[in-house]
Amino acid sequence: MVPPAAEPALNERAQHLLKVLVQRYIRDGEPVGSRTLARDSGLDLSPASIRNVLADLESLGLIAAPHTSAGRVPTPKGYRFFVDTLLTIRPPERDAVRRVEAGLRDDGTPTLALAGVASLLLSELTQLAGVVTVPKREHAAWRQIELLPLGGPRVLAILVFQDGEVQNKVFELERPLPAEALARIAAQLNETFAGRDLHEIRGKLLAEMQQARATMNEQMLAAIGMAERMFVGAPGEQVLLAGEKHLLDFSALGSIDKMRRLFEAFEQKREILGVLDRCVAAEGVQIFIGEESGYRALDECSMVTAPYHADGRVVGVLGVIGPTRMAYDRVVPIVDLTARLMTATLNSRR
Amino acid sequence: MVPPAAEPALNERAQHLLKVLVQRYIRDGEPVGSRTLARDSGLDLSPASIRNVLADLESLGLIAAPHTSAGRVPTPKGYRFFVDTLLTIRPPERDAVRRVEAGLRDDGTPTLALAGVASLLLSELTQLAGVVTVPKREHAAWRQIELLPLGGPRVLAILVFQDGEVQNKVFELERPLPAEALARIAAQLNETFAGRDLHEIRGKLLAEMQQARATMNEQMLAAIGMAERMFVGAPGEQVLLAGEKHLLDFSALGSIDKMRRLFEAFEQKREILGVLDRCVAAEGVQIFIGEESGYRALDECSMVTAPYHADGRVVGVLGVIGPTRMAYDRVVPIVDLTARLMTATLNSRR
DNA sequence: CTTGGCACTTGCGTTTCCCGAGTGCCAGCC
DNA sequence: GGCTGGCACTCGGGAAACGCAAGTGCCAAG
Repeated sequence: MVPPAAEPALNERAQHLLKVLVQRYIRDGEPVGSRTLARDSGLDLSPASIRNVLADLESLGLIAAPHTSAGRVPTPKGYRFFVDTLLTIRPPERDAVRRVEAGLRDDGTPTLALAGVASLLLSELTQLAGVVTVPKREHAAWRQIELLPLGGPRVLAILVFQDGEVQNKVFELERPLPAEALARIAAQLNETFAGRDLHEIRGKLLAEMQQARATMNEQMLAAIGMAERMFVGAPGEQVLLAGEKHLLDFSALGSIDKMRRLFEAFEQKREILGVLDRCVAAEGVQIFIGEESGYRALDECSMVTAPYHADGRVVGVLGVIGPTRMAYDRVVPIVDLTARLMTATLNSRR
Repeated sequence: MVPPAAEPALNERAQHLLKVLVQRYIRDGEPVGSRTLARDSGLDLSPASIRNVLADLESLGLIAAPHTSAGRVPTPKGYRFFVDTLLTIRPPERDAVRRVEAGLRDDGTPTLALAGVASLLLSELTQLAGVVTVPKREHAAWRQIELLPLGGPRVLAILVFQDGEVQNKVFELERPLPAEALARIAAQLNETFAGRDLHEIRGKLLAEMQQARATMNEQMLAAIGMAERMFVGAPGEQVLLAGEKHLLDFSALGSIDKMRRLFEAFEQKREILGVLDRCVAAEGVQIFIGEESGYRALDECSMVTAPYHADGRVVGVLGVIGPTRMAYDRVVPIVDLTARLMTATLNSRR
């Protein structure tokens, strides 16, 4: 999943104990002591021996004791080691597979709505907060444009993309144009730019503008002017969220104030977007633990994410946000599966 | 705001004390005792006299004591009396007016987005959760329809309403139709139905179906078939929410569990819609207090709502949800203002 | 290297105690 | 008759005291 980094040398036994400890802590949420570990590790060692190992793990910074006489708890570094080299993921449950397949089947649902479904699925299946970035439309190929007069100087532009996604935009002209003129302009735009992506078009427009405007016919000029208005304020990348309520479960343990920060981060979505953007480049499932995100609000949270593709290009990222002690072995395959099926559905539309 | 109901006879003094008590409790959130009231009511009475009055108010069920030796707290009935006959609302703050005006200015924003802005405004100005029902499209007059082929049997239908709202729907045909055929069908639909509302159209379609199908030309048949698909699954009434995070503030006082129920209600939105539907008929600002909503989840909440109009018909309801002890005198005018401006903007589009 | 033993630490739940705020009622006063 | 001060009473909640259970580190012996 992630290339094995240069990790501190840990013998078999220490690794195994760390693994059991993390699993226990994830399951119960309570510090794990040597006694428990002696009983459940299957190693047939006395608590005292375990304590020695735990002392080593602690000095390596992989675990910590909340206070003198409590068990040990994994540190972020400990989680990191756990997910990087100790984690054994199980295949996703039958039921989960079925539900994701049903939800993400290609039935003409627009991409935006599809992303919404994905975020809901993630949230429900993992009982965490689901999060999906909506693809930027800038690199999506454009199939067709329609321009409709809306009474007065108002015009409705309808952009249809190759994948069936539709965007509308209403704007005003200086002077009203009759429907036929609009139709002509639309035809011209279609002819000139169909099949290109918005990014490309913007460049091309600029180039044409550079050329002497005089050489262009009026219609072309009108078309360009219109196209410009159409593109400004096109909704950029955004984040869809679902199931924030699941965060209530574990945040209740922490302070109300921490929870408030979290909810604010969810409302702003910018910080989250920042984290997500960083894993666009990566292949497959990525895991962010605690402060690794660099944002205070996500301090005691982990994110499990995976990019999804369309036309061989990464167009978005999806995943979940939850407490650091989430059940990674269950969550990782679900995120992976969702990303795969999302990719499949988007590509089936060519 | 609300017709003065037949209220229990309360002399001037009792009313005044109740008013001060409710205001105090709204401000501080703590039970109010006779001593405080004696000091701040401006009545120049001793605590003992106040206690007598309070005892009366309690026996009328307007206030209650959380326990023997705490001050008094308004009951839902007390709040009801307060908002019905004691509440003095102040005009909305200058700043609030400015912001609502700026946010709801008619600049071609689609109705849905406008509703979103309204809910955000409500949430920010009141520091409560904002809520806006999105108008059903069934009664909106339909201006124009476009049909575009999307490759294969897929068709994109674009419905444009009189107010500039646009809806898209993708569906599949049994067999692909060429663009020209689609255009002809669209033209036919436009000619037959433009200016009617969806409700009307559905009725008309049924009527035509009743007539001998044989007498219709093939094109008309195709048009009807298409129209049917277009209308199924049209998004019904929905609720937009913003600022749920503000609920964290006061729910923190109650149990975490109560808060969870609240958030679930917010996610489901159905219960809230139920309450909102009930005040469609009413004129002006309405206030729901506590259990009056009939829904457990909204137990300790109040809703302040007001309907907004388009074309002289109520098309939606907006308002806020917050703790029963919200600052009604500040909230009511804000909700009122927002509803008025929303109405104004929708009507400016004719 | 492992283990049992042991003294020590510490959070947490219980119990106890005390205090302050507020009440209801009563008798006296205007 | 209504208002007031006085007084005994009741709670809730915070502080202190206490014991308990869990867990640790260290050491000496196997």
